[in-house]
Amino acid sequence: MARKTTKELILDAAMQVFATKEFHVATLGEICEIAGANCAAGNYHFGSKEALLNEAISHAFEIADSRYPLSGGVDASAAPEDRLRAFMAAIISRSFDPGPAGYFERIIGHVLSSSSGERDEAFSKIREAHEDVLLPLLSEMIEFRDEAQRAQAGTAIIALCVFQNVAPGCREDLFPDGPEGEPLQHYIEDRTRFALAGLSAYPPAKLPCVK
Amino acid sequence: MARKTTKELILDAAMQVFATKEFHVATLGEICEIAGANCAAGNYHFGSKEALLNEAISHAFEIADSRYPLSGGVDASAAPEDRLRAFMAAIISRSFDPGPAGYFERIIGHVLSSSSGERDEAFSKIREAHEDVLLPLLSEMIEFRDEAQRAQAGTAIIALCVFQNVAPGCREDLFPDGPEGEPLQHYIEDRTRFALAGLSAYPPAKLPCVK
DNA sequence: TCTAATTTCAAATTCTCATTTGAAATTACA
DNA sequence: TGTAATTTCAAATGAGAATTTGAAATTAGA
Repeated sequence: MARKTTKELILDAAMQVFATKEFHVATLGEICEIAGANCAAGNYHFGSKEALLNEAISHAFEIADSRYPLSGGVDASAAPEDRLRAFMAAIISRSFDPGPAGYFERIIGHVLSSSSGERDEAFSKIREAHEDVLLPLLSEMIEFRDEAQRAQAGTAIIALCVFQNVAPGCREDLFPDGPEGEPLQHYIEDRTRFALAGLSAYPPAKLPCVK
Repeated sequence: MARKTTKELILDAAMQVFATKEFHVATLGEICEIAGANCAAGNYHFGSKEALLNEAISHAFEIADSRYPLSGGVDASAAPEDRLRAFMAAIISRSFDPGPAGYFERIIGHVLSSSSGERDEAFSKIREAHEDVLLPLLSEMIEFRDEAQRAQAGTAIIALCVFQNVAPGCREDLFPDGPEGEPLQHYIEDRTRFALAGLSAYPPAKLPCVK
């Protein structure tokens, strides 16, 4: 593997910094310093800090999605419960991955929380996952009163998966001894069971295959 | 009621603005403009932007807590399920109150998400609610494997109550037609049922009164 | 009413960045 | 190797805000 270009080094550093800090707190200076580059290099290669963030989001998404696809390796014909479990496990696993595969969810956490409607492009990726994957899945499991109720159930699932990204202050509470290995597996297990049990509070869908 | 002082007007405006925008996006200029005061007035009365935020948090807390106490008016001797329901209903009701009683949760939402360890004072209030109210309540209901598992269950409950404050982008999804009246009541009902059902995934506590 | 303290105000002042600039260095490639 | 394009760099430049300043206005108390 050839030595990384300055542009790549800056993108890596940007993902790392934007995963840690809110947009206005992160500085190009810090990013370029980590990348070992001159502070003008960020703008030279990406045009602006804003554009750099967008690139960082896109790149981080590719890494996260290939390492932890939302299907979780579970077949589309599997039971909806199993697919939901895999979906949640993928998002949670991403969130606690200390390496580049963890950047996307954490960057999005910061972006989500300071969003004021713009940055639609960045959201399209999660909106897609939400509307194309999660909501239909929920419909398979539950007979919702209306669209609003389904959307609310959807945000409940998402909240259970990503709260620590969006409220980073609670990360330490979750894993006093660090989120490696077994504790994380326990956590994923508990969260998905919690979510599935929570969903059982809604009336189950009349399954077409029931005789 | 006497005409409000400039200091009070600025504090009101600060709560309002900090409830809407992240700290670094909010400006003293905007706050003072809303307050109808000179832009130097903020620093004159509060010392710094940072100090103003702290005052705003404290004041917003008083308003929210007196309007929607976390007991929800439910007696401490009531069943833990009922107390938990009231606790959640209080936090959710605060979060969607469009007036001053809604400022606290929304300000905290922004602060939580950009926290990097400091602002401990601001957190003491919620940490108190979390550690003194919620966690013991959970212990009454559930036999947890260990402290970590209880803490994780606690954050699940909190996540279900405050996610929209910490990820304001999802507010619109929750209530396509606005969060007034009946839709909000339905929502609170659904969320608390979801939470209680979710908790049922943990082993129930051996109640001392069971014979 | 007079005086001292408090409060307001507009105009600096400072600080922190993002962004630009232009020259120097490096690279690509013919 | 020579030339043009690309990339790096240090040093401006500029913008946006917080904070400070000092004079003017107001208020409170004797």
